[in-house]
Amino acid sequence: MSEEKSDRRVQRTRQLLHDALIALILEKRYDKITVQDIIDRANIGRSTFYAHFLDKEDLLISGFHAFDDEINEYMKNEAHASESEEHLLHSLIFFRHAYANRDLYRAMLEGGGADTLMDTARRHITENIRSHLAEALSEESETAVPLSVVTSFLAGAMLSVLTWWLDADLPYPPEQINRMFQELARTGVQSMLAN
Amino acid sequence: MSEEKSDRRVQRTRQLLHDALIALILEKRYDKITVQDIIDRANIGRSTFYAHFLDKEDLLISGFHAFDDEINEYMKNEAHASESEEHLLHSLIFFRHAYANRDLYRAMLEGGGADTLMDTARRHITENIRSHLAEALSEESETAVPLSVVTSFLAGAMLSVLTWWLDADLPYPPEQINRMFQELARTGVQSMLAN
DNA sequence: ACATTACTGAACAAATTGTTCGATTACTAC
DNA sequence: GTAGTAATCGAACAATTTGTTCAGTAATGT
Repeated sequence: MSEEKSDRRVQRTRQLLHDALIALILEKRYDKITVQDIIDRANIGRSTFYAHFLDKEDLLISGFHAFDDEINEYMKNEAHASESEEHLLHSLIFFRHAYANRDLYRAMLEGGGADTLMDTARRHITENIRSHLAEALSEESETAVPLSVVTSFLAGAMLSVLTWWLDADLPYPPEQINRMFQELARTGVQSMLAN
Repeated sequence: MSEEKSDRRVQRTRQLLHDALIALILEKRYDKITVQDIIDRANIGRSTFYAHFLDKEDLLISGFHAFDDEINEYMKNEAHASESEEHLLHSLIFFRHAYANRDLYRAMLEGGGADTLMDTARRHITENIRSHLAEALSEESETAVPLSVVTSFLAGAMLSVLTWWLDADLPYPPEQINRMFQELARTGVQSMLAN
C-alpha cells in the first residue's frame, strides 16, 4: 500500500485544492464557483491547477475518489464490529461516517449543482444495499417486488433521510436516526398508523 | 382564469425556448448547454432570449412553474377518482403523470446538473406526503419516528423508485409500480425476508 | 550539492455571457 | 383594412471565464 506520490509538493497542492473546493461548495453553489475562486482560495498558481486536473469537475471527482477509498476502509474496519445479522443494510456505518465528516457530506449532498457527487454517493449506497439484500433474499425466493425496485427504494430513502438529518443539524445521534431508518425500512409505515 | 399574455409572439417565443431546453437536456448535461445552443435550437434571436429571461436558469425555473401548475391541476382532477383511503400517499398520481410525460420527467430527474428541478420535484412530493401523513396520523398519536423523518423517508424512496422506473424504460404500468411502492412503504422489507 | 521535478505568473486565444440599439416584422384593436 | 403598438432581429460590444504555453524560480529526493 505504498503511495506513488513521493513529492510533498504535489500532495500539498492537491490537498489545498481539494480543501478549497469543499470550503467553497459550503459557501456557494458549485456551478457558480470558478477555477479562479479555487486557486485564489488555495493560493495556487493557475498553471499548477491545470497541471493536476483537467478542469473543475475533474478536481471534484478526484476528490470523491479519495473519499470513496476512505469510506471503504472505514466499512472494512467497522463491518464486523456491528451486528450485521440484525440489520438489513449497513446504514449505521453511513450515519456514523457522515456524523464524523459532516462538512464533507453536506458539501456532497447539498452542494447545489454538484450532482456528480450525489450520483456517485447514490451508486455507492445502492451497490452496498444490493449486495446486502442479495444474500438476505437467498437464491430463488421469488418476491412480488423485484430486487432492483427494493434496492432503489431503500437507497433513495436512505439518502433522503441522511440528507434531512444533516440539514436539520444532526438532531439525533447516529445510532438513533439509524434505528428510525431501520424501523421504517423493515416494518414500513403501517405500524405507525395502527394505533 | 384568463391569460394575461395576449400577444401570440411572446407565447410562441417562450414555448419555443422551453421546448428547446427540454430537448437539449435530454441530449446533454444541463451545465454544458449554452444560451447559444438554446436560441439556435429554438431559432430565436439572442436579444429576445434576454428580453424574456434573466439567464439559462431563469428559463429552467420558469419552465418548471408551468409544469407545477399542470400537475396541480392534474391532481385536483384525479384525486377523487382514486380511492385515497387505501393509500398512504397519492403516489399513483405521480406515476401516472410521469407515464404521460416521460420526456419531461426524464429531463427533470436525470438531466445532469439540473438539480434545481430535482429539488423542486422533491419539495413538491415532500409537501404532498407531509399533508397526507399529517391527517393520517391523527393529532396526538406520538410515534417513535418524527413526522419529518417519515416524510423524508417516503419522499426519497418515491423519487428514487420513480427515477429507476423511468431509467428502466417503464417496464411496468403505473398501477403495478405503484403497488410495489405502496407495499414497500406500508409493510416494509420485512415481509419479503420472512419466507 | 546536484539533478530533477514542481510551481509561478504573465500573456494569450477562444468561448461565453449579458447588454445595447436601430431596423424590421407581427400583432391587436379599431 | 389600416394604424399604432409591441416584439423580434442581428450585429456589435465589453467583461468573464477557460484552458494553454513558456521561461524563470523554487523545492524536493537521493
